[in-house]
Amino acid sequence: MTTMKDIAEKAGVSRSTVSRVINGHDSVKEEKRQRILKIVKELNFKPNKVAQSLVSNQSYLIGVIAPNISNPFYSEIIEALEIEANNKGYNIIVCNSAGDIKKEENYIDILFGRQVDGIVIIPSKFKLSHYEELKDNDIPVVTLTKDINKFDSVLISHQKGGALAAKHFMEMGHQQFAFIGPHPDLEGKLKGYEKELEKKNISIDKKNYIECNFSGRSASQKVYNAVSKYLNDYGLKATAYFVGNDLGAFGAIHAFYDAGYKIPDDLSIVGFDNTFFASESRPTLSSIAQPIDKMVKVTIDILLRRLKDKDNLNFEHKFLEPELIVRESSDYKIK
Amino acid sequence: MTTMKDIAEKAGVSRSTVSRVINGHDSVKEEKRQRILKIVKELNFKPNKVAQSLVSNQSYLIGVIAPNISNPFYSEIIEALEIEANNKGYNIIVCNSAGDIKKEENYIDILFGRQVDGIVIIPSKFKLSHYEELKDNDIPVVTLTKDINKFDSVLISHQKGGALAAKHFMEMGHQQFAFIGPHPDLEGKLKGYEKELEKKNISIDKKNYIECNFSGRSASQKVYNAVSKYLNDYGLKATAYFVGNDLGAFGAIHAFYDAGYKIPDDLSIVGFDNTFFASESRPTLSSIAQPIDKMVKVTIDILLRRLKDKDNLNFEHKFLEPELIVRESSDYKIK
DNA sequence: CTGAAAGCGCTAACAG
DNA sequence: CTGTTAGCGCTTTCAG
Repeated sequence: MTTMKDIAEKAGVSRSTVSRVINGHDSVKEEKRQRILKIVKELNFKPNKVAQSLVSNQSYLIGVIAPNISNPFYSEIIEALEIEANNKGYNIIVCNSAGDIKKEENYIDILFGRQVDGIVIIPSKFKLSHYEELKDNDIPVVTLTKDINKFDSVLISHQKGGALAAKHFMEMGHQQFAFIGPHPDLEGKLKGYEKELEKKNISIDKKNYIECNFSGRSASQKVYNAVSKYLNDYGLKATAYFVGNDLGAFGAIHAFYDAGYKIPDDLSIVGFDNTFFASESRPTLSSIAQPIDKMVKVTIDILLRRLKDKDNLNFEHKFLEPELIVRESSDYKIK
Repeated sequence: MTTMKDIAEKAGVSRSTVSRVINGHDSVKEEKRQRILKIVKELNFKPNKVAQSLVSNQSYLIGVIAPNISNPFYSEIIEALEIEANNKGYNIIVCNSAGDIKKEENYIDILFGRQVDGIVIIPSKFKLSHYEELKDNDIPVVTLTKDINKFDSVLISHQKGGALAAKHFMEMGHQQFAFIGPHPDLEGKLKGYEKELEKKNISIDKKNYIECNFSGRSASQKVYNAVSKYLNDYGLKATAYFVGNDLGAFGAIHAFYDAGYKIPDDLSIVGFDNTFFASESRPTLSSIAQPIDKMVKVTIDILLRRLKDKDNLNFEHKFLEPELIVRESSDYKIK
């Protein structure tokens, strides 16, 4: 491996001078600068970032911890994070927590050890366990998509998302409403949905809370089973179904179809996250969109700002606006 | 930040001794070992991996370059890579090349500079440009999903994939065959498809080569347009449609439906890659599966093996077996 | 069993 | 404008 020493020797200068040229410091005679640059190119020299990090105490590395890289919602976030980080001169280390808090903690440790400049974590749960106490470290951590008290957080208002779904359904003339998702939904999607309905004095019939855990890759299958059971037990007791995420919504769509119902003629569905398959499925899926690019920009922004201002303890809790994207699955006006 | 020096001072020993304990070297008196371990825990000390890398010349970092992180096929690969790498004590730096060769090169440079122990690249094109010459570096590079001469490569036989599709269609009684995808398909999917048909003296009618570029996120839309145009120009001239990837297949499904055709009653479709949405779409999509977990295991295996045996110049070109997964979109026997 | 010393590749004062 | 020096945090001989 070519090092600065090699360059220095070949050019007959000191390592400092090479360093100056590499880092674009001004004070180097043009003649020398050219000579050095030429040799750098010849020997295909790339400064050793590890050594640079050690001395500068900056790794230009951001750790990203997500529950599940292959989930389209998360992979879109990771893609956006990579692009944004790269724009600012950073690379990202991606870690898959598999929704396991122990793994999250373990990765946080690893990333601290690697001296990353910051960590973006998409938490699986509503806490980061003992890390909430352990804020004496000087590596900034921002939580994405969930609000955690003692960290900077960037997310949408899930309540507003739920409200958007309710409003949309009511505008389309629906009378019976259902919710499919984990229950109680701590995140507020359900709460927002219910509150909006309450404004018109509508409440959700008990049967129409279709409880169903979304964790893991098999979310769709779980929803399929839950909805099939629901239809079997009660029949179709609502016309408006709000599902906690898109993947679950696809499972629901399958279950309704297989039971012989038509979408959106017999019932409407709205999902959550607006993953890119929402526009690829048949019928295309209405969904509450999270502004991923904006969220990611804000996240990186906060992270880099905190690097410059380590001991500011006022955590930011940025709430962005969700947006309803209407597609075929709910595009049906009830007369 | 707590360093070994802090631990050493507090324990009244030298840094070497702390190092020995941290790295589990035997020769340390049990009493001291315990004392040190206790302090390590108290001060929440994590050895600085950057410093370790610098001295050991091992970063335990693997660079991963993919065209498009959010594409489900790639994100599944990345997830598998992360898990496998993690099992072996490595972390991964993920880079998004956006299918741009210049960016690929740039990332390779960056990753070299970061002293990653190896690079896994899912190439966008069939070459890595000037890197083919530049093999004097000692960082192993393996190419995944594409075969590139001067690198270790891991991939399936695309020809066999194409043949599987053809065989399946013929078994289901089809007589007219079509191919949708980039043309000429250098990767061999089309070639394998054609060759298998030829065995039964079947050739593909010119009209039924629906040429269509798959690059970028809008693959589905592009296929939709191409197929719509095809139907408009010629009508349905085949009953068996083999599409170069799943995303494209979804676009085709939409186009056929919108033109009033039923799947699989009027025509059958087989996609490629078996991304997890193949089982979520409606109809569910038959697809040629790439054995991602196996591919990833082999990839990491080769990479780590090469670390121990740097100057072996016999590149491995591992071809794994594709597998046909039959689902609704082609589950229709023609009488 | 343990400490001292040298050094990984680079940067940053400090002289000159 | 440029070289010398010290040092980032850690590991690894080499003595003892």
